[in-house]
Amino acid sequence: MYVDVLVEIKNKQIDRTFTYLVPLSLQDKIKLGMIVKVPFGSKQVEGYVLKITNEVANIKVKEIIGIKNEDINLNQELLELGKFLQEESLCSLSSAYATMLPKAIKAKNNTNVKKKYVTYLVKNEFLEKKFSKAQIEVLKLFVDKDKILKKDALLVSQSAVKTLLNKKILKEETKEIYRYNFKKVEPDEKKKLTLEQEKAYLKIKSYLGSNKTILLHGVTGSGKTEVYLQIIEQVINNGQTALVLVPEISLTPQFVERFSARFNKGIALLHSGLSDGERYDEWRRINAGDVKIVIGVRSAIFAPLTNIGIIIFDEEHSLSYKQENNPKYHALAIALKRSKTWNCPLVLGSATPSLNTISRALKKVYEYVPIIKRANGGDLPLITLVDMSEEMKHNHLILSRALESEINKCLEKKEQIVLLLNRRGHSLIVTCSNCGYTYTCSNCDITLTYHKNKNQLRCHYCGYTIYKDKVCPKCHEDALNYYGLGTEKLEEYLHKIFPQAKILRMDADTTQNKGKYEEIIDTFYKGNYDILLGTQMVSKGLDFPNVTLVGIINADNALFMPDYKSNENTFSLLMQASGRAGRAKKKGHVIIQSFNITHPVLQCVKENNYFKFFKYEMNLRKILKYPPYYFLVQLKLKGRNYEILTQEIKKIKYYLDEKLDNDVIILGPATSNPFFINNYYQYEILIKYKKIEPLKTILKQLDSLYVVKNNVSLDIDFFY
DNA sequence: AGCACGCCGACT
DNA sequence: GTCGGCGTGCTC
Repeated sequence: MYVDVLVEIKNKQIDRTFTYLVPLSLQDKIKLGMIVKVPFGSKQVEGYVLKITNEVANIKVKEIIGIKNEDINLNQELLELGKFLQEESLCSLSSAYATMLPKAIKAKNNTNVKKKYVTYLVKNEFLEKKFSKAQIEVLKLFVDKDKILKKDALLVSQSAVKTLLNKKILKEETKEIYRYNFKKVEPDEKKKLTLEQEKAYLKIKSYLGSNKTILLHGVTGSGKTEVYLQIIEQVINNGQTALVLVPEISLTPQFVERFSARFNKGIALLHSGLSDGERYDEWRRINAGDVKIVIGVRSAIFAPLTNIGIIIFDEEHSLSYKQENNPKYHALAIALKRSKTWNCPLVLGSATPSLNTISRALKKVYEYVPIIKRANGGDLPLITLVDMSEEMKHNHLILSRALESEINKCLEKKEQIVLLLNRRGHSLIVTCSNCGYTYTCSNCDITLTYHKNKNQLRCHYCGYTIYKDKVCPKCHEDALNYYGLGTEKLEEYLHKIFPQAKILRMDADTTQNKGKYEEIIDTFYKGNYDILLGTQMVSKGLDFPNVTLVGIINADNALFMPDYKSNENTFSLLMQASGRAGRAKKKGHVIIQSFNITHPVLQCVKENNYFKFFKYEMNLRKILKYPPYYFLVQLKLKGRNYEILTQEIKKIKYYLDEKLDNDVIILGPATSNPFFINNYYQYEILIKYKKIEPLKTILKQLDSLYVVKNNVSLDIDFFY
């Protein structure tokens, strides 16, 4: 018996299987998808069994050393899914499997995660006899149960437990326990659906058992979650399972509690806050078929769930579904594949669907299901645009007069306020007014952001951090000046002008520790604070009934990002943030500050008009040949040697020009922005195309070519 | 990724 | 004459 093993070595050159002989002792244990230890060259490595065969290999082969874990093997679907991911993102097969699996499961991991056990005591049959006082106390624990936790009994009397075990009156029973448990919550009653929700529910229900993709387009507060809950209930009643994807940011206790309250057991959670051990347990619970519902972030799309009856993609437009490091995949592509595999519907939910999704829905590729009213009948918030160039004349540089006075009113009425500023840190530039020195990163060609609480200057690209000097490091004058506004400076400013207010800041800096994010949301929810300020984090999916005012401090940050999607992202960010205001009965108010209040995107937000925005933006995309009219793929070439890199990028451009037809648009090469990152120079080429072939084949060729060249590296990124 | 092999310069 | 620089190529 032979097996083909994909050895886990991070190198595209050995991204293939090697044949090994299975020793007799392992022949009845070995299964497809298991992880085995094999000799490779002069050392031992781990790898995945991708094929089992009895054909005699015509090459010299070595023997397998052992099986890593006899209980764990990737099922056929996951093995295939890995190949699909490899093909989708042009990554190596071993990095595909590495991405799909939790750290403690995949080959070549260095974690020390073990199963966790708990010991119970069980009573044996025994004849009446005399017991000591301590023994009776121990036996009393069994009064209304047939087994008890050993550690509870030990608390009563260690020696009595020992004696009872010796006399075989009690016996031990050891069981594995899973590390992650839900908080116990009160059961939640099904809510009565509104007419629109009911219609949406029935529509989705009618597609159960088929692989239709459905866009559930519901305004913020339209009660999409209730529709999900009820359709999942239906799916579970049919004996199937549900896979629910959410952005990290909306995987809040609030959201999860609704699920656990409704379904009690059989839910697995997969998110970045889990420890390796917790993730290991959750994965094995799912793999063992003990789980009916998986709720998780991007990578949960690879959960080993079987018999899937529905896949739900909440906040479909969220950028978090695209992985930005290798393999660069979009969870939606995987979801579409799994929806086909299981012949189950895929529901995409959003208040502001991405242009790709909405245009597919309008072309009837996806089924379109709208909900246009808020579930509780509440009105949408009033949205005001404030012209900051006007405010500057009155010396209001950070908060406009309107926002300031509204905050004061809110504070008086004891209502809560959410403020969004899309920049973390304190000041964006620190520069010397005497000699003009500006702090810049030594690895990249960008300026450093000042973080006041730690007196540090940090590079946003490579993480380079230095402490700020008291005086200018170049001319030694006490003339350092701080420009630009970050969340930290905003917090400082708010404390100054609203000294009576309790203020909470939430950004990447204040949420670094595990559980901190939940904690901030929880304390704000309980009403212990008046103002929550933060980056994007404060805008998504949160439900604070007492928030009646939302302020966007600078809408222009998002609007002028160098990204073809910046309009789309701004629109959805602002709409989402606006949706935070007035979720309960109280009317909400949103104030958006900008230097460009006549910008069409802001006007559409003000009018709360998704389709007006859609028309405006689609027209631009058509003219500029961007998605959804064209697909995009970006090639990045980076290297330490400027001359070699410049030569190579020219060669690539030439190669593409030669091989590709003229219905494909090749832009560049252009220098990346920044050009110098983390001690590497970087060039980009952007390709706009309509048909993936023959482009994909050509890119594969290029990719394999640059695997061998180690002085430059090529990175291929399919945009969505 | 590692590690061996192998072909050229600098040296005890 | 030998030590060791790291370019190239292989690993079932």
